[in-house]
Amino acid sequence: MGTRERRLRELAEREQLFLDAAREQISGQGLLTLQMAKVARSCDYATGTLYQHFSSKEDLLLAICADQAEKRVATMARAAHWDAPSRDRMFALMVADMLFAERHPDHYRLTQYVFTEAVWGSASQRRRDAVIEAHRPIGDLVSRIVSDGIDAGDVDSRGRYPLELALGQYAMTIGMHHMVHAEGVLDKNDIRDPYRLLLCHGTAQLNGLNWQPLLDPFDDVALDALVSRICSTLFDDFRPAVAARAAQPIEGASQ
Amino acid sequence: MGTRERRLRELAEREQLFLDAAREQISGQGLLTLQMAKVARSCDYATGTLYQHFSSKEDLLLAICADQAEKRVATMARAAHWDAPSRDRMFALMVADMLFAERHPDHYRLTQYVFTEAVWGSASQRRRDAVIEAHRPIGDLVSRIVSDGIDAGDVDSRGRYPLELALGQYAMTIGMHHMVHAEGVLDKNDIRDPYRLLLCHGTAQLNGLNWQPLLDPFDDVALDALVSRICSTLFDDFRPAVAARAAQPIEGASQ
DNA sequence: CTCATAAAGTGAATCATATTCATAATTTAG
DNA sequence: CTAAATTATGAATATGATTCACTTTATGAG
Repeated sequence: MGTRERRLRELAEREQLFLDAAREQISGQGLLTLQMAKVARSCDYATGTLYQHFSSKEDLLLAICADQAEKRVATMARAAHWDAPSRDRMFALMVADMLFAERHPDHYRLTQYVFTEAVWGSASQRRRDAVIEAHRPIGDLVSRIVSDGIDAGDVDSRGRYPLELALGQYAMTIGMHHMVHAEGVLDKNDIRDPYRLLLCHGTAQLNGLNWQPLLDPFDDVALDALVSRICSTLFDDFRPAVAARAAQPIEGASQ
Repeated sequence: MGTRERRLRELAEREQLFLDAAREQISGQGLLTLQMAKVARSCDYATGTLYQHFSSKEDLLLAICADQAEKRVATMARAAHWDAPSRDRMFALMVADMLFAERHPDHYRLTQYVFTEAVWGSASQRRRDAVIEAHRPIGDLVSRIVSDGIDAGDVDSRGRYPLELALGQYAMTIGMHHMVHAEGVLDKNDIRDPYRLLLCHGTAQLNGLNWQPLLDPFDDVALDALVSRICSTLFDDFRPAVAARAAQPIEGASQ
């Protein structure tokens, strides 16, 4: 008999019921005023029942986060356009993600909040893993696009690598803020600010530029000197490096 | 006698004392566990005294936010490099901001949190204004760089506008996430997601591209169709538009 | 059909904290 | 020195998360 299956389905349904109710309450009132009792009551359940599904408020927030991330990923995956010119692939994802944001503005607020809090929080490892897993496909999409590299046609007649692509990837990577947070912050429970992660994970390494030396801590005086140096030399250092990379055959290009 | 002045200074000192203590507690324990009583006690004051300076926990968070923003702004202003080539100006700010993030990782977590919550919150208008004011110089820096436009030398021999700059501005604008939040979300108390704001405020308008029509809500089917359309036509539409703009004399260029 | 057991549900009680307020201590001005 | 103003206090109150001893419901064997 399918008793076990039915049970599991009912469990998932009840859980979804709570998730939707909580999300609705957040949309209307904000995160600060989200009350566990209200969520339970709006589903015609007692407080205790809610706690049988989610061990804490934080747990509930993480669950909403993972739930929403799945929808976001689906939207982006649909828009991936692998057969488009290479420079458009990245843009397609960016636009799709932007449009998703239009329709689900709460997702971003919530994700920001949860990622911020979960670093110190006490949510179960199971929930953390769920959030990370739900976001991973976004990272995979971006990684694939970036590692696919540049079509031969994108190098101009003088053989120069189009810097526009590098900068576009940079923009894309920053747009992937939340994904990076999920993998970098939640996963390793290692607090590193978004900029560092973005640079390390998304842009610098992928473009063959090693920014690592710039990322060590230093004092105010050194900061000024370093910024000066970077500003005067960055582009000159940058162009040859990417040009050299572009001149080599790139595995997986124009899939 | 300077009694009034001394009073004000002492008030500011006490306030700073609380701010530092709170920030320290946040760094160690996280935002969720920030306790008003602990902050007060760690400064050898009673709870009630803390409430004479900050009307609520949210108020305290906003105050920390504004305090930190001032330091961030100072770092960026120092790095503005107005005499550098136009394409490097933007980059200088980005790098400076990144380096600031390295040294003050808590600032970003806190800012994110506060911006997220303050939308619905009940903090005093005075505190909101303080946060907005503290961030405004960042907006001014970026605006100036963007509106200064492109040096004549940045248009290539065929008169094409370098798309790299447009994309770079895009990246920069996304990097200015928090500034946009402060002005757009807190100020107008109008919740619009970061992507929309970024596009409207930073990129699209400034580059003479009108994305507005893309930003209305629509359903899933339309999403797919739209993304398709955008991906296939965006770059073709984009290039002529910016080329036309670049062909015109630009006020304030190359200062 | 009936009972034993397990699973799901309950909500009053507990606990942790933000916030308030009546009162006390301190400072200032005359 | 004294009244008024300012600042500080911390016990009392309020809110809302979380727990738990108990009730109700569902399941499955005999």
